[in-house]
Amino acid sequence: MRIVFMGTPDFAVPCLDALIKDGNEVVGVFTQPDKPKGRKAVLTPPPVKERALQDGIEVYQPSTLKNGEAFDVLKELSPEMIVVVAYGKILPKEILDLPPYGCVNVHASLLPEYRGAAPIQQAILDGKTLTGVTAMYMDVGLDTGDMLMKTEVSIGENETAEQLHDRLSAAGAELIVKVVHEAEKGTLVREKQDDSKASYVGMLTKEMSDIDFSLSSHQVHNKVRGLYPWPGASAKAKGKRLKIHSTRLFEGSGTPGQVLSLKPLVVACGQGAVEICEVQPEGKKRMDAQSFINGLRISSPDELSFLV
RNA sequence: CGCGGAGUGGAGCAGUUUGGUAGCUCGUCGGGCUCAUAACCCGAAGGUCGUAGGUUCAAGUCCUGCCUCCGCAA
Repeated sequence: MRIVFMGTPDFAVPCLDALIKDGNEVVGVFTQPDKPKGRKAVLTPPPVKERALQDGIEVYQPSTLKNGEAFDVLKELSPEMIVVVAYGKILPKEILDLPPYGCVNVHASLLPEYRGAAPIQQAILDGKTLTGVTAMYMDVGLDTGDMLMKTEVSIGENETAEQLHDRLSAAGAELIVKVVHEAEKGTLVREKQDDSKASYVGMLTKEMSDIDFSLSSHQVHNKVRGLYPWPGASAKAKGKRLKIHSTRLFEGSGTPGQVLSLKPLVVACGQGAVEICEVQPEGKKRMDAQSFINGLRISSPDELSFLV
């Protein structure tokens, strides 16, 4: 299949990789422009660009698709199908209608649930035990097109968004290859999304990092693993912000935010308690909770507490 | 020049203000106690104090340059 691939972050890389290795003719890759990254604001190319360049595939990084230039480029490339995975831009209708096999998108949820920007994290935040990836034809709406194939993926009790992200990404890669094969055979079946069951998730922000210990231990735990590694969950203790990288559900109860024990480090929630396993104080590297306690020079749980 | 924190045995920290014997909580190793232990007791090893230079009788501590790590903001 003659394909143009559109994608940007790590999530999209396995899909591109799989399409290439499957022997498809990837004639061009669209990705977001290089962006400043990190403290030093170094201009960094998106992961998809780096992968594309490995195989010498032509890379296009338009700031917009709406002015017709992108359309002209695509017309020239004349792909049979456009595959879009976490590209981060809306495709205008003229582009959607261009390739004979259509524009296919891989989305990291079981649609119609979790349309939008952060489906992986939201599934964990909601305490779901099952999610997946969905391949669909794109239409003008946001993740509203007709579905083609799905792969279900279970979510582990302590699984982080990062781990789930990687597994969904791999599942998406297998899925898109299958979809291309089916498309070539003409055996794809489209299924309409049930809009009444649809839900949308917005982008993650730093504001959601604060942990509210008055919530249940499950909700706290879900927030920690669902927002890992970005934007991360954090609490306040000793007047300073403390990132909390990982937790485990733990037996115990007390007033929310109260430290129940130092070894292991257990904090009471509105219902139940969580063990805090890995933390990162402001200006410090990440460390296990025991190291954090060692450096505090305290011996009693009463000398430490978390703001709710 | 966006704001800020930090580099001290293997880990996390104190000590720097007021220069003068390398400290704390752990870990590791050896021994003891115990039915047993991640618990407790005794003992030991392990540190060019990020790096280069400067001041000084004397620098982890004071001065200057450099490197590295991290939080916030983008």
